[in-house]
Formats: sequence, structure tokens, C-alpha cells
Amino acid sequence: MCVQPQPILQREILTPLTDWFHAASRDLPWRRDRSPWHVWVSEIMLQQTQVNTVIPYYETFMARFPSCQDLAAAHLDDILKLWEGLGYYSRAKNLWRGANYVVNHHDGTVPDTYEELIKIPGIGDYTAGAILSFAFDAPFPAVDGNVVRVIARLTNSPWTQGNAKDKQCARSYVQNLLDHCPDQASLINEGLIELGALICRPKVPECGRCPLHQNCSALIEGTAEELPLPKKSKKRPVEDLTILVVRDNLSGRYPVRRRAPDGLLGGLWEFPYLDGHRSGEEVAVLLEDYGYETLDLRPLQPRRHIFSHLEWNMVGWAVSVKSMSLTDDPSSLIAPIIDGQELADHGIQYDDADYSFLTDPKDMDLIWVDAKELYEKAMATAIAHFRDEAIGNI
DNA sequence: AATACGGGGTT
DNA sequence: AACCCAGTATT
Repeated sequence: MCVQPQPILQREILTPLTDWFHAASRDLPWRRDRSPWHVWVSEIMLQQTQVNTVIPYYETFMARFPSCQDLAAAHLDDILKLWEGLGYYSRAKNLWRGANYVVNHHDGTVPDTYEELIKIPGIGDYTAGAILSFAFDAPFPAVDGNVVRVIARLTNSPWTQGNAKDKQCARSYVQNLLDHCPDQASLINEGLIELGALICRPKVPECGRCPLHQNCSALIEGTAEELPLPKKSKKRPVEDLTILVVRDNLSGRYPVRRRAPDGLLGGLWEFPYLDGHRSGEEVAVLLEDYGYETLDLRPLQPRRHIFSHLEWNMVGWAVSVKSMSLTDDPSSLIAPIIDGQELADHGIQYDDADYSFLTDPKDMDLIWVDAKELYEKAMATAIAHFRDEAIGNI
């Protein structure tokens, strides 16, 4: 069913691969310390994320959380702040949950079996294999997108990007390689990944420099650049939003709010926004309805933000209102901090329709910050673009 | 098996 | 503009 390496081929593949890896592999921060914790954190950060993007995040993160116990003891807010801009924020939450799981179930020691690792939140098949082979040098395959591509080309298999069955075939192929040379699991797995990242790249593979070029079926057949086959792409829905950057002229502060804990940009901060594109008059009338007297109102530059699966088409208004008369202590930088669960506890709906609207201030779903804090506080990256512009304007 | 989930680099 | 990246969780 799946193409498997022949014994003679294994010798011809493994030695060139590991020799090449010794000679050409990059010096990356997470390769200097292969402790389970270091491998774990780096592999989570590297999920769907490019190496150069991860490096500064990894350095900062490990300096702040040198051990699993350190992360488990931290507040999720502080973790999200360090994760800000890295994307896929549920990874941060799951890493935190996973660290707590290991502290509670394994006395803080990262387990060294597949069965235990796979139970940890955020650790899937790839990451379990990566920890087992990189940290424990155990003969488990670590098959990511790079490795699927390398094996697809090596065997000239018509695999499709992201196909689970094809990935399983690649995994069994790699397992055969590891069985042939079980004492070099780490080297082989990392070699295949590194080869995919540096030589056997998605577009324009450098087959001339590939240590496996003599045994690559796709190179012989001239199909290397076509593999793996692209999956059918879906078109991205576009959402219209109107961002409100409101200055309370009395206190000089701006309301921001926290997004619901799960889902898109879960747990991050944002300026309130309305669904659809709203005129300035519409915004002023809406604020009037809530008892806020508009002193000034200016359009912000429209922005487009592209996510992988949807697109935000944003317009914005910088509004100055006379007074928002909340009863919170104005001397406190952020008061109160309310997340989605607390909103729910107060009986406030925060599904898309309701949560995205400026609601009655007595509902307390707005959070006051002063301008300085606003500047520093974590918010949804896209909406943060409005920040400097608005504050400079009003 | 399909979809949600970010942001940035490459072509 | 399209593609894709050191994937996982959910449905």
C-alpha cells in the first residue's frame, strides 16, 4: 500500500543524510539544549510557524520560563503577552495546560513514552515523536510537512498536501528507516526535517545540492516540483468591521475589551468594534444613545487584515467623548479585568453578535486603560494598527 | 474527513 | 495573489 524503502536503499539514504546534516545543519537556539522542556517549547512554537519568526520568541520565552514548573506557575495573561504576534494562541494556552498536567501527573518530569506524551494538551503525533527522538533519542518518527514533502519526492508518490493517509505512509516509511538504524533516530528525523527546510523546499528544490539526489524517484521522473500535490483551496470569507477608538475626554482613557477566551485571537485585547461598515453619523448616534456626548469624530485609515481562513476589512473612527461616567476607580490602570467566563457569570452574552457591540456601560464589558497602558497592553495585532493613528489624532 | 486557528515569507 | 510553513483540537 505505502512505498517502503529497500534495505540497500536504506544504506544509501541514511549515510548521505546524516553526513549532510552534520555538515550543513543550522545552529538554532533549541538545538543547543535538547532537554525535553526545550524541545517541547520549541516544537510548539514551530507548529505552522517559520524558524526565523520563532527564534526571538523562543529566546524570550525560555529566559522567562526555564522549566515546566515555571510555566505552570505563571498566569496565562503573562504567557499570552509573550506569545503576542506569534499566532495560533491556543498553542500558548495548551502549553500552559500541558505544563500543569505534567506537574500534576508526572511530578514535573516530561514523560518519555508516546502513550503518556500524547495525552498532554497541545502535543499531537508530530510533537510526541519530536520530543521522543530529539530529547530521548528514541526511535519514533517525527513527520512534519517537511518530511512528508521529502518522502513524497523520494518515492515519487502522488501525495496531497495535508492528507492524513499520505502522512501516515510517510510515517511508516520513516519508521522503517529508524528500525534500520535505531541508534540514530534524532539524527535521521532532524536530518529529514532540515533537508526539507533547506534543500527539498516546496518551490524550486535545490536537487543539485541534495545528498539524496541519486535515490530520488521524483528527480529521476522530473516531478519534484509538483510534489506534494496542492490541496484544493477554499476562498476566504471577508468580514466588514468598524473599529471604535474612543477617548474619554474627562479621564483621557480609552476603553478596550478582552476577546472571548477561546476561538479567534482568544483572550487577546481589542478595541470595541461593530459589525459592518458604519458611518460617522451612525457611530455618533449610537454613542449618544448610550449617553456619550461626541466632541470630535474622525475617520481612521481603513485596514485590511488577512488571516489564513478569513479576512477583515476594517474601517475605524477616532472618537472623543465628553465623559463616559463609569464608576470604576480612575486611578487604576485596568479595572476591572473581565474575561469571557466572567461576562457569562454576569449573564452577558458574548457570542459574535452581542460581544462585538458596544453595550451599556453598566454591563461592564469595557475595560478602561490610560493611553500609556493602552500602548503597551496586548491587543489583537490587526486592531492594534489603529492604536497609534487614533491616539495621535485626538 | 473537513474545518478553525495567525502571521509572515516566498514565488 | 497563491501557496505554505517543525500541527493540533474539534466537529
